[in-house]
Amino acid sequence: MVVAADQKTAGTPARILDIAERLVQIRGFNGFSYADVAAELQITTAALHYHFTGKPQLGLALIDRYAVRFGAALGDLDARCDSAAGRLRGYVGLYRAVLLDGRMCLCGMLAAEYHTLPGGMRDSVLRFFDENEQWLESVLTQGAADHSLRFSGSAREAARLILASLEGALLIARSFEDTGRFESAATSLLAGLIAPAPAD
Amino acid sequence: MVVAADQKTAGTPARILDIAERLVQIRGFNGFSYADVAAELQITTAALHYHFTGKPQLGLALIDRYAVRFGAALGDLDARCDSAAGRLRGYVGLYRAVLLDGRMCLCGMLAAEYHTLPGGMRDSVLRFFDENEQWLESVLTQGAADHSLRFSGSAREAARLILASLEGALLIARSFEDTGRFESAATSLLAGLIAPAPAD
DNA sequence: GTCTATAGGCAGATAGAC
DNA sequence: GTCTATCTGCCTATAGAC
Repeated sequence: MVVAADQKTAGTPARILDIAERLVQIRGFNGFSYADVAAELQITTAALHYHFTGKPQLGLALIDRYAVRFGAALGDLDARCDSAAGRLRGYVGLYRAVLLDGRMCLCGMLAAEYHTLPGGMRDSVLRFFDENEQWLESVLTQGAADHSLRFSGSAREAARLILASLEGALLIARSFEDTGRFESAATSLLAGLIAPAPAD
Repeated sequence: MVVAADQKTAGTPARILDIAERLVQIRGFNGFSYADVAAELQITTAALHYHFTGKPQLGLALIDRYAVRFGAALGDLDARCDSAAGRLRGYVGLYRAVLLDGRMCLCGMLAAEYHTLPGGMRDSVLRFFDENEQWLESVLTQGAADHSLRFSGSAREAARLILASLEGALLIARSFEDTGRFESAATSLLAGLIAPAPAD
């Protein structure tokens, strides 16, 4: 999700995080090793341990950076979109970008592996979902006010549906390598939420 | 998902599958080992290899059995529900049962690990999702005809939203150990699909 | 900061006895 | 069918030189 990482001018810790992030999003936290990252960076695993004491610490740094980057993207949407409907479309776009990169949402992936994760990582994963839900809830509340969105039930319920739909659509569409499956779900989701004509 | 497994009268292969299935649904295919299954069954890993040559073969057997059981549950819904809306509610109930057991959908879990899976398992995972999508599409088409369901866009698009929503809701709610998050998403989903008053 | 070398553990898997 | 014994490989991690 979110703005591109991978700048070749970054320092070693950032490059480690870039590589590890991609590996986790594609193979999972239990599906990559220090050796994988080291090989790609062309250093040894011992050097990796200098920057990140252990895999749990690396994992924690991964989520923290991802959450910050994601929060910034949500801030951008707040600033750049005029309507709640526009923000929601932008939010869907964040997930689309992840899929086009052949990845799963970092925290969606970690949610699958939740019960094998170090304790510290678990808390950070939950916090990520909570922050998303809260942002969506506020967008939905705005949308009800500016009449760009409509939904039955509470804003919180609708927020949870949006979050679940996009994580699930990413999960499935990525396996099929079929962006069409993502677009179908997203279209259907937005069709039920975005008001027909007036505002946008 | 689906009807309970775990009958203590079953033969060794079935008991292996029961234990492995639960472990995969909770910890993932890369998060459990032959040793875990062997310990729980109180046999050795060598005995396990007698019944299932290797982990890929065990994984394949796991998905196949799961898909058969799931297909039977869908057949039950077809037989026991009078309306498309009823079938859809029953479908949501299949996912709810998985969550109440503290598990993830087997194939949803494997979808997260997709890119680390043996080739044969991948195909079976995709087939599972295809079968679900097709069943949902036919239910939605029935629902449009008997007026128990309403949706904008095609039945296929709506089917993909339903599948993605429920897999995603399961993924997230299970991490929080909060059935409320699942119910919120499910309620919001069904509210948008089930027609107000008449049929059911 | 990065290296070589190595420890210690656990993984999946096999041979051969019973 | 299940066992003991064992192999090979990969994993995370550390000590100590440069």
